[in-house]
Amino acid sequence: MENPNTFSPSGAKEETPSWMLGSVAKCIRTLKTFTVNKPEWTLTQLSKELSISKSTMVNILKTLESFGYIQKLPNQHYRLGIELLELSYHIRASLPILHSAIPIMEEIQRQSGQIVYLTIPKKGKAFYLQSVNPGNRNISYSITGRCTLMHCSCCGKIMLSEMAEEMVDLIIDTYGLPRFTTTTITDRAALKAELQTIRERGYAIENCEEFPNVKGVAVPICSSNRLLGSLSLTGSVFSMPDENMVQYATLLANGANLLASNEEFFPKCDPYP
Amino acid sequence: MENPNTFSPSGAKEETPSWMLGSVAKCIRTLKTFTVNKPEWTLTQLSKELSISKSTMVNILKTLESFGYIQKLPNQHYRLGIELLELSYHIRASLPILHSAIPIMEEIQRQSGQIVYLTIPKKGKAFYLQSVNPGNRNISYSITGRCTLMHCSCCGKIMLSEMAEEMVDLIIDTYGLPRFTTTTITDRAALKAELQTIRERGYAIENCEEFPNVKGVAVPICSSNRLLGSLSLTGSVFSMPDENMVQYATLLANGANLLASNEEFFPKCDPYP
DNA sequence: GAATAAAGTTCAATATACTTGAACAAAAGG
DNA sequence: CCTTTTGTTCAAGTATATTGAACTTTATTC
Repeated sequence: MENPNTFSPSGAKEETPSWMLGSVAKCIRTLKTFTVNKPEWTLTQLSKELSISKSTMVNILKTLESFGYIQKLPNQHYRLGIELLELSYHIRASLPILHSAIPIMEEIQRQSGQIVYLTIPKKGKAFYLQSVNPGNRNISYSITGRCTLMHCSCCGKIMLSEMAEEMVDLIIDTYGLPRFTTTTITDRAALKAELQTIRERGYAIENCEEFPNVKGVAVPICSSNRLLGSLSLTGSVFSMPDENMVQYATLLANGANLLASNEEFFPKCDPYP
Repeated sequence: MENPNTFSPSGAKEETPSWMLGSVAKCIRTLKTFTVNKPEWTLTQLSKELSISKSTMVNILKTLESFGYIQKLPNQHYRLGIELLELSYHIRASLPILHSAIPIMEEIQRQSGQIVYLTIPKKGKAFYLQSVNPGNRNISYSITGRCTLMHCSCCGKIMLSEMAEEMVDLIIDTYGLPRFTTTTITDRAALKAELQTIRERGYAIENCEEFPNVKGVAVPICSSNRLLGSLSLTGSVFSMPDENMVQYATLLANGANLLASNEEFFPKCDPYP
């Protein structure tokens, strides 16, 4: 995404580039409005939320519906359509990093007995690419595509620990430090101290900071000083005594080392907000 | 999707409706061009494939890239971008039918020991909504969003067996009966005879017709004579002797019965081509 | 390594496709 | 039943997407 517009006056305020297709942008903004927390919207709600006139909104919704990207329920509410799932299948099945990562993750899973995750930094959050679950537990919901805040997860904290301080500050300024459990770090100074500890130790520990009773360990995946992502594992507090942590971290670090040579296979996206 | 255009002359040939946003349609056609079989495209390839001028194609790609729906590789090739995964996560996590289906599928999984699938008919193909895998095997790749032909899979054949004959013919005319293994049914009359057998038996059997050494059983999910989808399970030939089939079918039928009352939770899409 | 071909990028002009508000229809709510 | 809210339609005008030609970069050939 080179220079937006060559003729923009020096200090101009964010002129939309000439190649930007406005109606497409509106459609994508519309799709992104549907989330886990609010999966159903009415025409008027969407129109107000996105500041798009109702007549335009109808065109957007009808177009997206005709392609199956949105479905209209009998009660006039809209939802995301399953055609998007087909699209996502084609990405997942063709994501080159997974072919390298999954066997490595499965081996770590076997040796640790815990759930193993591959995450990358995306817009200042930790983005889950893949999980490998223990055989003895049926975990049918897939985590791929989930995005979590960095301050409360081991995969996120290890990424923060590899970033420049100004970027850490930018991320905190953008998302804040919301509390999820009693152990969530909600203080900027405390978080920075934690990051220093992590740097010295070489791995990050999550102590029920996002979900109660869930502990975790994470290591960074770095290639020539560039942060590519993180390998991590989580489990219940009962299955993860502190004396196991070093062993887990070593397992993960070996895997991360193998993955670090696959820089070109990692999907590209903005790591910072 | 009501009447396309009120002013279209009587016998007019497929006039594009007035609400259709052309540039959005082009973007979606572009996204759909990226598949498992051909996940990377260059500008010129896309331009030729979709009959869109190169200059327009650049605008489409730059717009999609700016939203992370497409990524440009260093070698000037394009791929689907991971932002689509985030979108798909929000659909999956909010698909109401999964909340009802997964517990039922997990129970069938436990009792059968095989892999259990929930599929729905979509455009004359079988669309995989969810799988539940056995605990003793690590199957990390998710099947959600995969779409398979009906004539070679148990879930597809059970759906065909519930359709009107003219629809079966339409589907065969649209996709043909391509061969995948030595046992794939590639003859129209033979397929129709098989469908009759399935109707009398109440469940469909897949005998290594799509993949070698993979057998399967499927039952329909029907509510008030409307076909909603299918519950099925598959396993290796060694783990699925013929004498188990009736037991599997009974397990599945019980589950399908429970799901049939959830008609309103099934995602809506065109079952026929 | 020069020459040639192919692929990718940019731009200004043009036409068309998108947006808009107002007017209407259909539900929802009191 | 009336009022209010929400959804739908339409014609008009303008902003926006498309186009081809000119240009730059990358790849291929000899």
